[in-house]
Amino acid sequence: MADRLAPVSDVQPTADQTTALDTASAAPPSGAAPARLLLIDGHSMAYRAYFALPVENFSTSTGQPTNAVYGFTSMLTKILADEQPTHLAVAFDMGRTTFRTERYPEYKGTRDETPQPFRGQVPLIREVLETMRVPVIERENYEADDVLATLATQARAAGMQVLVCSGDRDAFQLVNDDVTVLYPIRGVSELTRMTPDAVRAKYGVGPERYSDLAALVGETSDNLPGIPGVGPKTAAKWITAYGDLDGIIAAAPDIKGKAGESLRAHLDQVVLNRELNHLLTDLELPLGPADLAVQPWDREAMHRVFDSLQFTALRERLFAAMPGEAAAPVEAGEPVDVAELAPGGLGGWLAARAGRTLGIDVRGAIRPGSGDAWGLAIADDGAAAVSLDLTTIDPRDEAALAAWLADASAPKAVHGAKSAWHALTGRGLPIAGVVFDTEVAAYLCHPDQRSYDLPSLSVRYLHRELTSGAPAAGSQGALDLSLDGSDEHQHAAARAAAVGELSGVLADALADRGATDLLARLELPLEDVLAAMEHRGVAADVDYLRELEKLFDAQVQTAATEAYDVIGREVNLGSPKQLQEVLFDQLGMPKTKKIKTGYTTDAASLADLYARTQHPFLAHLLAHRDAIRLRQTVEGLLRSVADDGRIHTTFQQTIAATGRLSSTDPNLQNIPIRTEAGRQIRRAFVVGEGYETLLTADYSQIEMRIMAHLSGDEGLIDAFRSGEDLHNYVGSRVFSVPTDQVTPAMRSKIKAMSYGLAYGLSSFGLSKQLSIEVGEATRLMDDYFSRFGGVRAYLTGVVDEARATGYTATIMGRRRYLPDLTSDNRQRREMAERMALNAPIQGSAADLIKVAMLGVERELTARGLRSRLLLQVHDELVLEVAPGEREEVEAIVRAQMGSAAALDVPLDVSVGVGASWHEAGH
DNA sequence: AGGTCAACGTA
DNA sequence: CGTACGTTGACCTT
Repeated sequence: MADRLAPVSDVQPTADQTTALDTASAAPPSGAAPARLLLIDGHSMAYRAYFALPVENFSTSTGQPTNAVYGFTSMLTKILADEQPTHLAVAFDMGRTTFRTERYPEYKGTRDETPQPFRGQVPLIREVLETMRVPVIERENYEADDVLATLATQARAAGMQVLVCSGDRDAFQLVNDDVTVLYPIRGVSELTRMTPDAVRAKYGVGPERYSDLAALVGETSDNLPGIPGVGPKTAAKWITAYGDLDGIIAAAPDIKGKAGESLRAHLDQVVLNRELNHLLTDLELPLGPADLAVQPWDREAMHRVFDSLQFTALRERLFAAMPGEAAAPVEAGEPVDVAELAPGGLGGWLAARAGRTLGIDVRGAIRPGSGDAWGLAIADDGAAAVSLDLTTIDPRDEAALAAWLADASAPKAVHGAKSAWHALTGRGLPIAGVVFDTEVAAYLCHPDQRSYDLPSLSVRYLHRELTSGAPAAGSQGALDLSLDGSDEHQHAAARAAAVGELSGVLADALADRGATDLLARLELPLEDVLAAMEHRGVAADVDYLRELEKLFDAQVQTAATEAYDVIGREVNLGSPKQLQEVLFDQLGMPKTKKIKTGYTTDAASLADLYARTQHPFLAHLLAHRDAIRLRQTVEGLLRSVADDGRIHTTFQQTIAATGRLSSTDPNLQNIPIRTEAGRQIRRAFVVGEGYETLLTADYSQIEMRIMAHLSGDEGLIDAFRSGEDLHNYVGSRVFSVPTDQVTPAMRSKIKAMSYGLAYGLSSFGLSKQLSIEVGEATRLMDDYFSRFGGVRAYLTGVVDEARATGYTATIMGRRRYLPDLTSDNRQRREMAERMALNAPIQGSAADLIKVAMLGVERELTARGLRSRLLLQVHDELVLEVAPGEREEVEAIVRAQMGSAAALDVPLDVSVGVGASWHEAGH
């Protein structure tokens, strides 16, 4: 079945969605169903959530507790979905003192201080509400319940149906035919509807008498004592008998028995209770019920907030429950007309769109070196699209497609161009002319996110759901087996259209951030370089790797046996839990640093324990750790060797928030080098057949040089210009001795501090690392800064500026936004400050080597050399050099790396060559 | 099956 | 109480 194409679609959903939203946000027309107002006691519900959900299960990776935010938002989501309110507001208490505490200082006096982890979450809840455009109402001196009571009363008078969600039973007095209280039974997920009947069933009196009953019985949580010996039963009986509290008071002298006596003894308290538990319904408020219509959400802000809270599933649920959204057709969001082309018609279709940027979507396998593409959709900016099955494509169409794809002057927008490159190259369809990559563009806009998948970007920037078909080639290893069926084509076309449309929106966002060139001139061309590097792979010596595996395996066995002998039993040495048992219970060793699951057994602590106890078990355990990790690394590499005898890593371009690349599958950026045994592994990376040697080139002290440049510190700049050893030079200034009298101990201290500065190292941290007193570390840092004052000024300046602008920027203008710089939470704020210190330095270094890679690739191509880039390890490039090209390649690499940017300090590059990575290293 | 943690490798 | 990553096995939950 050739060229089966999807049918024409005429879905026009955008207008529908807008309509739905507008309807929801306006007051309902008269004669329609009555407006439904939802009023939430923010504080009491959040507080309930806080205690209902274990905080240890609800925190972000930065340590911010989120259990109250999660519970509150989850509760809100559920109510929105269940009740579909047309109007909505949340009330908060303001401070602890109110007119009630003035009247009765003991009011709520038994309550503990609100826990800090809870208080820190209230601003986050307000942030969530703000992005949802939910009015937050509060009034000094009054409680949230008074606000709710006032609004409920006003709303009822205006003919609205009212839901009051509160964890405070006092709200029951508001219940009537138009006002229902949603009261949490257990935690925050189960709410019971308190209607007049429900109140009567539970308390034996109607809601209008609930306050009387509560006054008699008391309310422990408010610290309002009731009448001793009088429970809800007796209270209800009296209310039924005497009508209301006034009736009871009037009849008090005649009430018999112990309860009667007790009542008479506590009349004052009862009257006070009644006065305090009465909710005010006549507060003056800035907003009335009519002002509380549900508003369209600030979706982009919500995504930002939910990203930072790391609520992925909850976000989906919340969007699904969005008011008005439910009315929109589910299939909405794919305004694409998929053209039915006659066989051979693609060339005409493309020609009719010559010069226009077309969005494309590639389906296929993206394994570097062995990719394949089997589906391709192309969409224009008018949402006309074609979707092609590449496995059955008409030869004329295939030729037209190949020509268009390879035409560098035919502009294309792609989501994940490097992945598309692998898939298409595998099918013999090289791609050129990519002028926009929505994935990379989104990354440049918000580099702190973990993924930039197309459906999320669609929701976020196009405000449109992208119904999921099979994933595009952008998702690693995705296999699409259901090529048949027009749905597949429709989805593919919708993705292509979304890519095209997103490229416009994101281009604007990039321009706002001054990052247009960063994408067009750096990241986009780099994708081709990276794709080629991944495609080439690096040759591996498999036989040698197998030998290493055997060697390390033998070491693992030996170490394990010896360890078992010492303790007289076999345990799983890889289990921290079992190790803790052996070390601290069986062997009774001193406790190490505390971690979540007990006490750490990390290498530093074990080494420390060994120094103190000399226990042989520790030595064997450490040897086992080393050997097992080396074996693991070798085994991982062996598994990664492809059929061509080479290892093809994937360089991720949109992961590291600083702008660095990362390497996965396998990670070739963390191959051991520090220990001799580890370095053996580098011997397995060898020059491939047909090539003469490997060449490595690395920047020396790139981050310190960038710090020198950015800070403009004359001392540090002179240090680099002098050509002397950096740490000796700095050490001589800090310790006031001649350069040749800087001892190795002094030098290593200086080295640690210099590097630490770029990470926001504290004197405490420095003292830890150097095993010196904090005072000495502080003095060391003071001495350093007294000689290199420009560095200190720069470091404080960079944080100040980031706080003011909201972001840091690298030499190439790459931004990282750090909203936590103004956080109330000290831990988060200080973390953000360290990120702000480091991001410009690490990020500028990343910029430089990317520029250098483009230059190297360009020169090698321009000169027709066969030598080629293989790997990048942050400040190092690894190349495979063709016979006879070594000198020229070295010159190119030195020149391109050295001139990647014009800094106030030279960019030194050291180069090594050899048959393996180990030998080429230095 | 899927997610998180501790541990540890790199720059 | 030092930044940026990725991978692994153990452990726990679904």
